Amino acid sequence: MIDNENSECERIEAEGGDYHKFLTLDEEKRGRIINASMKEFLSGYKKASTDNIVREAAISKGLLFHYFGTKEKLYDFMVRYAVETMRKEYIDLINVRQRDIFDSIWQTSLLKRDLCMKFPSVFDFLTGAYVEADHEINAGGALKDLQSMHANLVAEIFAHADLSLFRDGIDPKAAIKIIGLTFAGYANAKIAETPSGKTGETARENYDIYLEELKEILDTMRACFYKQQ
Amino acid sequence: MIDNENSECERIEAEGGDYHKFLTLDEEKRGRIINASMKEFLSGYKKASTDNIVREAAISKGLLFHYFGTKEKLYDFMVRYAVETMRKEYIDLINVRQRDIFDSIWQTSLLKRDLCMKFPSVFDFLTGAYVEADHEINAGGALKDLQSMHANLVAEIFAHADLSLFRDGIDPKAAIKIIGLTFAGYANAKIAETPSGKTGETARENYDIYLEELKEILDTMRACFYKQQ
DNA sequence: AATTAGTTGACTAATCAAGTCAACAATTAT
DNA sequence: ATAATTGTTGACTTGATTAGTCAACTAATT
Repeated sequence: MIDNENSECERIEAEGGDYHKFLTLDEEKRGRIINASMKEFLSGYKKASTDNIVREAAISKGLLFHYFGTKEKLYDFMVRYAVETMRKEYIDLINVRQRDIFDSIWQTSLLKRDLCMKFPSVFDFLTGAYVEADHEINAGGALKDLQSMHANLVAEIFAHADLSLFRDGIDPKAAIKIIGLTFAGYANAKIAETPSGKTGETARENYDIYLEELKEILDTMRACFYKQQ
Repeated sequence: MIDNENSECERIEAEGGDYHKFLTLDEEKRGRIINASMKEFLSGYKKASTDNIVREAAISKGLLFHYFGTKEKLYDFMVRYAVETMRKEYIDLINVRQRDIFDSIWQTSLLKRDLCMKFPSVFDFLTGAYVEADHEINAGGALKDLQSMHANLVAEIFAHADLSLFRDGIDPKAAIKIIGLTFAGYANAKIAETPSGKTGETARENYDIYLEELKEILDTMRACFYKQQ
């Protein structure tokens, strides 16, 4: 736990920013600030208001600037933190050595749920950070790192996938495209649908309903795409 | 053409707002203002800035307020106009009496493309307008009307779909769910991907590349879900 | 009791918001 | 050609909001 915390600090504080004060905060408060910030930064750096962030996080204005100094550093931290969290709690945990790609998808969905329980806005925040062009914070290239990690992940999953499981009539490549589309779309749509404020028990229940629906879809697709034996 | 214009005015101006000055504008300028407004209102009524709108539309501040009076009326108009446009140029044009639901999807995709060429932000603007809760403009219930029209449309398409085309092993209802997910996800993702500024020839070409990709997916799915003969 | 660390929110100076208006430009009517 | 009307501008006003500060308060530590 302590070790974990330290390595996280090192990665995020690598160049310039000193986020030590913030990182040694108790988890609950830290989480509140992270969630509030990511939620507010969803529609761009410029449009985000630090007043909204402190209101949502239920802390004082001074404290936010005590931790981060400037709005830019706050955003920089959020990018780094989101990328680092994605890596540690999502990408690194995925077992790419699976023959059935539906198993891979199911697994990633579970991890996605767990991550969204902690930080409801990570995914949207990061996709927002990609498209943003009106500011020049590059957060030490963290976004590009994540992008290549993700590309690598997808490639590995597909490399390990057993294509002989597919029906003889259909092109596995085309099928995989469809499968990817369906689940990416589904996961995003449904996860975005849940009110991002909640992190309690009700949110968990909501996600689990979605996951059951997802499992159904998964089974149907298996029946459609795989040859029956 | 004149008749068309008039009926449009009637529907939109129904209660209160006088948008005559704006509606009798030449199409090019009107389109610029509509696109700029919808784009700016994407991330909410409050966060939208009239200064950004006039800059994007390349008109003066005074002119915008000459046409619409207030920001609220501008937003009200945009909601009404977007809904009316969706009805006239999308929902009403869809032929629901088709037996192959892939044909229905293909058809809606073509219409969607045409609509997005004219108003790149209609779909996103309207979905944004749904979730917005921080203002109380209901635009004469136009949004609810659209919602029910859309629900009705989907229901009719599914009612006319020939379920006997599906493979014997799989549940048509579950399959339709997947099909809907895939295409809704695909269309939105890809259409959103195109830079919404462009409305020229390049944008058209981009869309058509997507449509070809879509056609491939469509054929693959037909092969997967329908029984072969 | 004294020192330190954590936390507050009223405050500032600058910017940005919606909305106005006197003045200019382009049409149309006389 | 002139007058009257309509279309259009952008500098301006007033008030809200912005990022960021700081003296003062509380809680923990020495």
